[in-house]
Amino acid sequence: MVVKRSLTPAAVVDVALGIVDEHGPDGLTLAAVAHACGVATPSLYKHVASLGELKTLVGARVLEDMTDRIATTVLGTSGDEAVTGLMRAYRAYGATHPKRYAALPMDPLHDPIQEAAGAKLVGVMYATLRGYGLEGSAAVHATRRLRVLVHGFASIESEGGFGLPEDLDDTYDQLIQMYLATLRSES
Amino acid sequence: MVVKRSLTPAAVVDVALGIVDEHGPDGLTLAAVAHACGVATPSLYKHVASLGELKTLVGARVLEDMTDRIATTVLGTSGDEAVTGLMRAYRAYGATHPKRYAALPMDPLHDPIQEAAGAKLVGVMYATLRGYGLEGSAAVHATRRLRVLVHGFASIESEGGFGLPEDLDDTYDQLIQMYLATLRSES
DNA sequence: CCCAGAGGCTAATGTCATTAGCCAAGGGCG
DNA sequence: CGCCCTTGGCTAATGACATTAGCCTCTGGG
Repeated sequence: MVVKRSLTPAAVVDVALGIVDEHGPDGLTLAAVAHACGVATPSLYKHVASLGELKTLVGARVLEDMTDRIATTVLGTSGDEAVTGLMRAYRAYGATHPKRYAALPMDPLHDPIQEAAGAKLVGVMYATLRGYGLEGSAAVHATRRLRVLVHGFASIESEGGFGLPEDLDDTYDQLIQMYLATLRSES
Repeated sequence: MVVKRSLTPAAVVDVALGIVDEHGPDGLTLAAVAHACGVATPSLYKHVASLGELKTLVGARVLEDMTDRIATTVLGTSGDEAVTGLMRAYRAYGATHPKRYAALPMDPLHDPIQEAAGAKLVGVMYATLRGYGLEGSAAVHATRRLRVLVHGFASIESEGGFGLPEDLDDTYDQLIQMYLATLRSES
């Protein structure tokens, strides 16, 4: 069969991810990827349909990666501990890979390539809220609130949007407590 | 003196804003702006230093515009009413101009051109929280929490990231109540 | 041994940003 | 009144990219 004698689509995405980490999503260019792979630019089209598709694939990869990291952190915990762990893990991912965070698709369910990864992250959040006895739409709203909090903070932090010297850990702790309080009053 | 017989930097930004509204920040191109102005592309350099500067100017413009809208809404109110009004006005701006929202700089204080507008928005938020008796860093954290909430929601909503049919107004109301509760417990 | 397809390559096209250098018009000033 | 300079527009040229077409060369299976 096909021997992976060289490049594969996954390998191309690996390289692209490195470029995103270094230069941000807008710095992701087929020319740069090709150069990093040691091939001519048009050769990439043997593995990837277009720059747009590559960006979509990178977005999916980041989503999967982050979801795995978060899921692992939350594993084996429940209740407030799990929620706290999830929120901290989410923030940690954004803070550790700021450029990459900007490549995250906010609407993964609109693209078949990213759909699975998006559903999985939402699933992890949803599962983390299990135990608070949320029914139907209450669970949906609670999940949305959680998403808003973690994404809002990670988005601003990863773009260097917090200017003042006050400790960001304190702000984040307050956000966690704020969220946990709504869960308590709901369940 | 100089008669504004034709294009001015501000007029170029106006046109650019229209293009951003229609095609998003990545669709903003000097060629498109020039065409819309009825002028050759290089002529724009007589009014704007580069595409990058134009994007910065557009970001500042959006920030100013949104801040004005919000400040007007909040004017004459205080306390929970003011906070609620601010949060709703913020969301309304993002929902009304989704493409434009993506052009908002998250780190306006890092750029001299956008600094004033950024400081003004933070100032409006800060002032809105006056009356809750927040001192020093407590006010900073409260402002950050507010920013996280409104930006997180507007960011996701403007990119079509909320997929389920549950009412977004309900989710947003919960976020508002959640935030007001933290203010109450702090003051 | 032969062949097909996988995976690379070069050449060519079109879109953009950006720079250089040219040119007309209009207002201020001698 | 007429000259000069600044303003603002233009064309030409360059260089980065994405994308397409068409060619060439292994390599592994029959």
